[in-house]
Amino acid sequence: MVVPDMDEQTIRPGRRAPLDRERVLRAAMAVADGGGLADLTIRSLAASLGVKPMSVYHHVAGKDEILDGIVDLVFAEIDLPEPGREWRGEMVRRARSARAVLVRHPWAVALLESRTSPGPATLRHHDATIGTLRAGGFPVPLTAHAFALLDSFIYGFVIQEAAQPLRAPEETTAATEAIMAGFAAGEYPHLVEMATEHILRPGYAFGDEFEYGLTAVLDALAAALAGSR
Amino acid sequence: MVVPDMDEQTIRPGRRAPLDRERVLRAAMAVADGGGLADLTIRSLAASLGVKPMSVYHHVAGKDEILDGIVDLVFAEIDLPEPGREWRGEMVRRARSARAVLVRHPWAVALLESRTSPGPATLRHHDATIGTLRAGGFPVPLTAHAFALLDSFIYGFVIQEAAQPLRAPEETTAATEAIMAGFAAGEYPHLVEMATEHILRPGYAFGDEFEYGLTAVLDALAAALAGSR
DNA sequence: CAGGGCAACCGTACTTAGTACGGCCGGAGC
DNA sequence: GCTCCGGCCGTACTAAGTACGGTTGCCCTG
Repeated sequence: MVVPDMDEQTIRPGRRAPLDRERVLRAAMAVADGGGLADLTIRSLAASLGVKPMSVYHHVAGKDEILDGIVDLVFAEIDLPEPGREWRGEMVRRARSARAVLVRHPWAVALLESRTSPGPATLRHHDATIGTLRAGGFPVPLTAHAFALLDSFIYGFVIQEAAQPLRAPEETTAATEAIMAGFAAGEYPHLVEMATEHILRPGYAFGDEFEYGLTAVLDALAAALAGSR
Repeated sequence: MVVPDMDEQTIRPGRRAPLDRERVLRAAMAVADGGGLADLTIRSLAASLGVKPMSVYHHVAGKDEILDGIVDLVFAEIDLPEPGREWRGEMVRRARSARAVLVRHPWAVALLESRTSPGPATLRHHDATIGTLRAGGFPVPLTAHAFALLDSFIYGFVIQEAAQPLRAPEETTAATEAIMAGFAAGEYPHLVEMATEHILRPGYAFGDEFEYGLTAVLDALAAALAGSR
């Protein structure tokens, strides 16, 4: 029975709204958006909530649950396709939205791979996507193909976008220069050609490849759908 | 000046081959293969080399360099396409090889996103791929499209394969059952249809979607190539 | 209005990582 | 033999996740 020593701010701070799982996850997302996944620690999260580390554990079971949770929050941001509306347009809208969301939360892609327990928003998203394809006339097996192909393209594209060593003009310099140095030796001739004649030209943006790929994929699916009738 | 206290095994162990960067990276890969990225720590790595933690630092600058290094080792395992040979066959070979390698080293996909300084094997791989497309008659811009599309598909597919919550028969159970429980409520009707009528049927393997998607992508590129002539 | 119960929050401390810093040691050359 | 050096390691500091056991204010209940 220690003497309480009741000191400052035990009662002081003017009634902060109590935490809950929702607020914890939103704060976690904000921290990750601000400084990347590496900056998201229980301690930094607690600090951003104006609370001590262990308090967080009253609302989530552990860091893994936080990671699962914010992945689901990310999926919740992606536009849902609507079954019944023209499938191709819905898939384009969904794909663009997904890319935009994943670019906005670049840490999410890394988590996609490691999380195997989808949350409700994720399931709802998948359900709507599958439903839209089915309503658009896709037989079940072709729907599975389409779903796998579209998501592969979307996720893979975002990964590459996030890892791009050769970016647009400015920021590129640092890494690019270093790489280009090794190029001088004459190894990687095709890479050099591609870089100098295309990628490093003003006006080129890797992101533009998204629409090209998306169109190609959707064309392939449309053809498959037509052939399945 | 502490009394040396020279104890056991200071001189004992019969001349172990000295470490070098190569051996360190190979050991790191082996550790990651065995227990995942989380198991790869400087300490576990040192232990697997029969050495103390700080010794590792004489051969690599830090953990980041190790991560960059093993990603490059992974790329080195992927079959190189050969410029001059028929492009489509080479792309199929490359894609299958890449998928096999990434499935063999599942941790690599997570690293793809975070590493932005490609190593020599990675550059060589990209160079060969671009070279094969160019030699196959692809104009520079179309080569960029093809490269982005193919790699997006490959990486994205592997991500999904790694994260599959709904897998084949056995292991599925745990996660699947839990999810299916929530399904009973009648939410996610399309997901239920897809699962029960297709994915959970014997004979279905998500991995099979790879060939479908690859064919679709290559068909689209072949058509684009034909159209560019 | 006193007392009890509970949910929210926190103090402390243990464990595991990465890694800075400064040795020690045994073989190569003088 | 002596010196130098490269490879290796002992020690220790910092950061992070989290177990455990309080403490406290608020809301009932009587």
